Parts: sequence; structure tokens; C-alpha cells
Amino acid sequence: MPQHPTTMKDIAKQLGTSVSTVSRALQDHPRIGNKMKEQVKALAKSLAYIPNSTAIHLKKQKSGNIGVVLPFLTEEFFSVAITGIEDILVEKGYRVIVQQSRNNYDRECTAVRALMEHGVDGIIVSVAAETYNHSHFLEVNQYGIPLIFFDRVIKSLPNSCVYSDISVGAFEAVAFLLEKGLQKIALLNGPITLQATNERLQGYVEAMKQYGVPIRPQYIKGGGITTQDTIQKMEELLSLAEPPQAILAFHDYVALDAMEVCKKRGLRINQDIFFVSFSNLSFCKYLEQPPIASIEQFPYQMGAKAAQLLLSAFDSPETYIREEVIIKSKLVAR
Amino acid sequence: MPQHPTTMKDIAKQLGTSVSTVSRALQDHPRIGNKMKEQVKALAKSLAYIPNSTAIHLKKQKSGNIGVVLPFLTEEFFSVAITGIEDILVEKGYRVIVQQSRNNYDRECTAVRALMEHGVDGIIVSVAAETYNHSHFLEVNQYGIPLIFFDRVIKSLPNSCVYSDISVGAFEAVAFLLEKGLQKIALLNGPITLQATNERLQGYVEAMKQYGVPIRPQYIKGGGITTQDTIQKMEELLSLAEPPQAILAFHDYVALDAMEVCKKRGLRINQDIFFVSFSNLSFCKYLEQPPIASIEQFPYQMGAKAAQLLLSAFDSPETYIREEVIIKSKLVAR
DNA sequence: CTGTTAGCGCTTTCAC
DNA sequence: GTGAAAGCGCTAACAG
Repeated sequence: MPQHPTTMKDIAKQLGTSVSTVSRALQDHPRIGNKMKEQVKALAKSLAYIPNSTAIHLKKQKSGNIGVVLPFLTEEFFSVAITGIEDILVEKGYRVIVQQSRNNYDRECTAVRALMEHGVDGIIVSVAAETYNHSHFLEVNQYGIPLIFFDRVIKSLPNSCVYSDISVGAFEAVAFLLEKGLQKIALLNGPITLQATNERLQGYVEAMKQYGVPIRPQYIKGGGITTQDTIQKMEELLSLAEPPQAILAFHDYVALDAMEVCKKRGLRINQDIFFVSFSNLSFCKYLEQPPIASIEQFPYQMGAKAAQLLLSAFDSPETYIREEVIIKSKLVAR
Repeated sequence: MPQHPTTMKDIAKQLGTSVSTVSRALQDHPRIGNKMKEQVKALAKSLAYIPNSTAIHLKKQKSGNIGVVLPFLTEEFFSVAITGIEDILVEKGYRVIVQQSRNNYDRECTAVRALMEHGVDGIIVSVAAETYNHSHFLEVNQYGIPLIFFDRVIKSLPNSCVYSDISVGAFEAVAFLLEKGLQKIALLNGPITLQATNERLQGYVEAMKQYGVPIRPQYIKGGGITTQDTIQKMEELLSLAEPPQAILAFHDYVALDAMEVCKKRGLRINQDIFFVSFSNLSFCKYLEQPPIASIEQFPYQMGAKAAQLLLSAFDSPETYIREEVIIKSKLVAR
């Protein structure tokens, strides 16, 4: 293990030439002789020369690193999304630095600031559920680092974003249930800090209205999405004088937790009560009684698109204009 | 957005002092006057100064970045493991760069070399299933970058590693089945390139021997672990004159795929045929008929330990000695 | 207590 | 075609 990794200086010295020549030779600069080029390259290889990218980046004023901040890597949706991001970015020679906010505001702030200080070239964020304040994102914008949101976006900010048409998805899901003759539909929604929560509600309300079904406020539950939260909300729903026949859930995990509550009460899934949820997680295929339908949100495509938006922000820093990309969701019935 | 981010030079100029004083003031150097420190810090704040970490790292000859290469972020085991890695490393001020090998040898080589060229301070790897050659790891060692393996380790290499005691786990799993009176136990194993595959076989063989149950070679299946591979192998097992009563599977995903084959043939899980597998995935709790037992491997702890091994490699580069940490697995019966 | 200086490894004018 | 030199932003001897 070399105490001192090979540098251009070493190569130059051994060849009796200058650092600049070595640099140029390695870059195939046109004004360097072929003989020299070959010599330099051969020696570089035999000395296991590795360019010091830190130095290059200091010189070029960019790091080649992209930061990604998202709630949980352990949620399938996000692990698939990051794969989409990685595929696009790694191909272009960037490296992806991930940080998990765990839906926590403070962790998100810390992560975003750490990335900024580290000098990443751009940041991609899916906002934490508990984030109530946007000052950390404003800082990023002030500092001039390109920032893109995906999935959990903030539309009021001047950054480009990619998201799923939640309200359309919710509309279709509710319509699907109504068409099946189920009218008592409850909504297990998420925290109001998330834009998507509002859109989900909108889609729900719109579908009910369009089908002329009255909306019962006690059927609409918002707030936390932990297993505990879900259990409590589901208990409340089932304790109503007229419990719902169907549930539109925030996402598959929430639906699964809610289903457990139903099962404990002796309800038969897909007979006594029906579920539709967002995400369409891959392991649903192994379930005996999966949600009757799920709204596929194409996380891979969403991640990939976010990465592309970031790249295009790099390409044209001046003429850059905000883009809002909507990935159409798809109701998958089982 | 500042065309030119604030540097120490800017601060020094405005304060009519030198860059070194600014540098020291910001670092709370003891030999700098309190008045000066306050002035510098105040101005730094008002100018939204952010230290350029690229420059710092060039100076200090380290990047603060740690590379992690693993098969799939979308597998729960790895997404949990990376969370353990992140928690330890981020706390110490490092950033984690992830790359997915997708179990592919070429992708792994590319990823490892890219990280090396990028100048990461250390690398943590869970080896790809298809990796048959170790030269890329030797390069890392030659280059003097600390390298730690986790889960899918290479024991013949001089690097520290953390892994689960697969053979003990397999032994316990087989013993568990034998104690239940099931003797016809098949093994759905993985690719021979993985060390763990061999250990799993060892544990299986040992348990069978210890209980005096003859081993039937046709019950032992190795090779690929894709859904297709699993389906084919399971079909073969079920087509035997004496099909197995129980299966020890490579991991939960393999078990689930295999279970589907059984169900299609009309076999009742946990009645006609029993499964035990590795991983203990969280979503198993939602399954009507989960594997009767699963071997919990504690991926979070494994990731965290790998990160700690890396940190200790940083602490004492000279006196560093190889460590082999075994995380005890635990058979979870349902 | 503070300034001067050198230098981390590399790229890139500007000379010749 | 090649070399000298400046400089990216920062740190850390060394010198006062």
C-alpha cells in the first residue's frame, strides 16, 4: 500500500517532463506528441495512477456528488425511486449521497445543510412528513444549488418537481369502489403537512360528489401513518354506528396495518370490507388477501425523471425554468 | 444566488485581516482574540459563508466520503443494513455514497473503481452473487483504502468482515424441523460463489448427521435465486418420487416463490409442507401462511458493526489488525 | 495574538 | 509540442 499515492508530479519526474504535459497527455490533448502520450499513459498505468478527484473538483468548482434526502430507504417506494435516480446519475459520472430524514424535520434540515456544506452539485429531496417549515430549502436556493423535489413535493417553491397525480389516483380508486356498489368508503389519509394528503382528499371528495354519494366527515381520517396511528384510526372507524365497507388507504403499509385490525375483529378482507391503497408494493403478490386494488405510482420512473430534471438544471443554469412533471398513476385491480 | 460563494478571502478582505486569521477564528483557535473571533463569525454568518469542503479535503488528504457497494437497495435486508451503516457514519460526520451491484460482477468492479477514483476514505462491500474474481478488491487493498466486507464476505482476503453465523443458523433451522418430526428436508440453496452458500450446506449436513438422518443428494439444490430459478428447482423437488416435507430456503424471498409453486400444486403450507428461511423479513407478519420459522440476521447491527470496523481502521492505520465479527443469528418460530 | 508563506493535486492560460 | 506559473479554497508550520 503506497504511503503516498501516485500523482502527476511523480509521473512527470520519472519522465523528466512537466506536470502540465502529463496532465495534457492524460487528457489526450491534441498538441501533445503521440510518443509522449504513450509514455505517460504507460507509466501512469504501471504506477497505478489514479487521478485525485478532490483536486480536480476544487479546480473545476464542482464535486460530482449529488445529494438525495428522502424519508426511509427501507420503504420499497423509496428504495426503488433511488434506484431510478442512481441509474441516471451514475451513468453520467455522478455519485449519489443518500441521507434518510425518517420523516423528521430536524433530521431533514441537518441532512440538507450537511450536503450543502459538503459542496454537492445538486440536491434531490422527497420532503419529510413532519416538515412544516421550508427555510432549509430556501437556503439551498439562495446558495444557488439546483434542487429538485420528487413525490413529496412543495409546489409553492420555485423548484422543479416530479410527482404522481394523487388526486386522479384517489378519484379512480373511489370510483372503482363505487362502481362495485360500495358506497360507505372511508379515507385513511396522511399528515396534512404533505401536499399529497390534500390531493388524496380532493380526489376522494370529487369522486363521491360526481357519483352523488354524500360525504360523511367521520369517514375521513388524517394524521400520522405509523402502525399505532393506523390501528387507532381503524378502531374508531369500525366502532362507528355505520362502519365503512371500504377503505382508501394512504399506502399499502397503512392498508395492511388496518387489515390486521379488521381481521382481529373477525371481518373477512375482500368480503366484509375492501381495501384500495397507494403504492402497489411488490410483496402484495404473496398475500393471500391483498388490497383489492392498488395505485401504482412508478417510483423508478419518478426517481429517474427527478435525476433528469437535475441534469437539465446543470445544463442551462441561466435559462433554467421550473418544470412540474406529473407521472400518471395506474389503478391495478387484483 | 451568489455568483461566487463567499470564501475566507472575502471575509478577510472585508475585515482587513488575513485568510489565516479567518481560518483560525472559525476554528476557535486558542491564540485568536475574542473580539476578532466574534467579528469573523458574525461576518461569516451574514455573508452565509459555507466552508468549501473540497478544499479542506484536498488539504487534509481525505474526502469524508465512504463508499458502500451492495447487491440491491430494494432488498429489505440491505436497506436496513445501510441504515445501520449510515447511522454510525453520518454521526461521525461522514457521508455515505451507495452503489448497487445488482449481483453483477462487472457492475461491482465499476462501482468499486469509481469509488476509489473518487477518493473515498473507505469502502464497505457486500459482495455480488456473481463475483468470481477478487482483483478489484486487491486493487483497493494495494491502494491502501480501508475495505470492510459485510454479510457476503470473502474470508480469504485480509480485510475485516462482519457476517452472520449461517452454518449455525442452518443447523438450528434443520434441527427445529427434525424435532418436529419432519425428516425429508430439502435445501434450496444459493450460488456457490457465495461463502454463505457453503456454510448453509454445512449446517444442514451437520444437523442431519447429528440426528442420524441420511442425506439425499437430490434434496440439495444450489444455483440461482431468481424467481424463475426457484420455480424450476421447486418443481423438480416436488416431482421426486419422495418429495420433501420441509424446505430450508436461501432467504424469505426464495421461500415465498417456492411456496407459490406448492400452492399451485394444491399443497397446503404449514400442513403438507413446511418452510424455514433466512432473513425474517418484516412483511412476513402480514402473510396468512408465513414460513414456520425464519432466521433473523440482524442487518441493522451488521451494517453498524461494519461501519465501526471501518472507523477503527481509520483510527489506527498502522497497528490495524483484521477482525472477523460474527453476528449471532436467531431462529424465530411463528 | 496575527500575518506570511508554502503547498495539497490538478488544470489552464500564457509563453516559447 | 512543451514548460512555467498562477490559482482553485483552505490549513498549518513558521515567523514575528
